[in-house]
Amino acid sequence: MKIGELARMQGCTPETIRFYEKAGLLPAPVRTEGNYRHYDEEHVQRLRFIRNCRILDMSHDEIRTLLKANDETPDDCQPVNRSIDAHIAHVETRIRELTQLKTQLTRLRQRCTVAHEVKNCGIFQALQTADIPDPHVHGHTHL
Amino acid sequence: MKIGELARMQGCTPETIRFYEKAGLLPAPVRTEGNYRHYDEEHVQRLRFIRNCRILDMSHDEIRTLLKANDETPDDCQPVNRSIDAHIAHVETRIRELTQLKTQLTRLRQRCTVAHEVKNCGIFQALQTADIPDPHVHGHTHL
DNA sequence: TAGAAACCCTGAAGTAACTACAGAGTCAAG
DNA sequence: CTTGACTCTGTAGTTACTTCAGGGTTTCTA
Repeated sequence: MKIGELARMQGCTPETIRFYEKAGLLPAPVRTEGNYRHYDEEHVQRLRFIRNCRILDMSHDEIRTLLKANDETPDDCQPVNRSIDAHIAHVETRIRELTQLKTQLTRLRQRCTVAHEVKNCGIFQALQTADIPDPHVHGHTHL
Repeated sequence: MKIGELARMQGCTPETIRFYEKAGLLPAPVRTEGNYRHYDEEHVQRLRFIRNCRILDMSHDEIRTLLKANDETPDDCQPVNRSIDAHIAHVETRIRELTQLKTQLTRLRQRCTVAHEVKNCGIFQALQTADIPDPHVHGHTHL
């Protein structure tokens, strides 16, 4: 099948598929006489795998790890488990961060409940002081 | 003060400050004879405001909205409130998305609890099927 | 069978919010 | 007067794509 059909099947665009190829996630398919990419069932499977991982918010690095485990150590699924566990940990961390954040924002929001001048607004005053604690580390979770 | 001192005060790097200037968040300061940026108390305040907003995970666009409200309609803090409310909604949406995600990942993880061959691993099998529902829309929250 | 619409190709640039250089100039201390 | 710490500009890299320009190919229709 051609790239457009494959894209429609998996709910993405041809551009995304070409991008996965360049990123080394999807192997380059054979070309037709007119230089069109021609995909078979294996590509469909692989792309579905990748899209499922992306739906689960895994990074390309994480996906590469999974695919590598499949290709290189097909007799041991422990690396897969470790990868998934790590990803769950990322998600949990990010949820904690955002929950903290929401608490802070809600507290901030309560400093102003009526319309008045900006310079007297508790929100602005709070944002200009130095005592807003940084709840998260950023950069550890890719989410 | 020079850029390095300002950076240390606010817990960021000179590069970040120069970046904020280019992004139009921080006004360009006067220069010394040797072309060094020279900052005063107003810049300290403005940068602190920006850093606080970033700690609260606001986007540059959101911050620009807040600063504009301050500069252009200083007699009405309603736009500020609306902006903060919208941001809280973003955070809530992302928390819901990630919570959904965690449920799916945990369910996936339970399909494999012992070491064995990858090709028989329930995780891999699940990732290769088409029935993983997409829980989130992505692109609405910038988080 | 010709022409148009729909599809495909490559490569480059844009997105967000920075970080990390490279290569050069400035300033303070010893 | 030299060393080291600091600063300057401009460019490229990060993630996971999307968008665009400027082509070629295939397929449908008149």
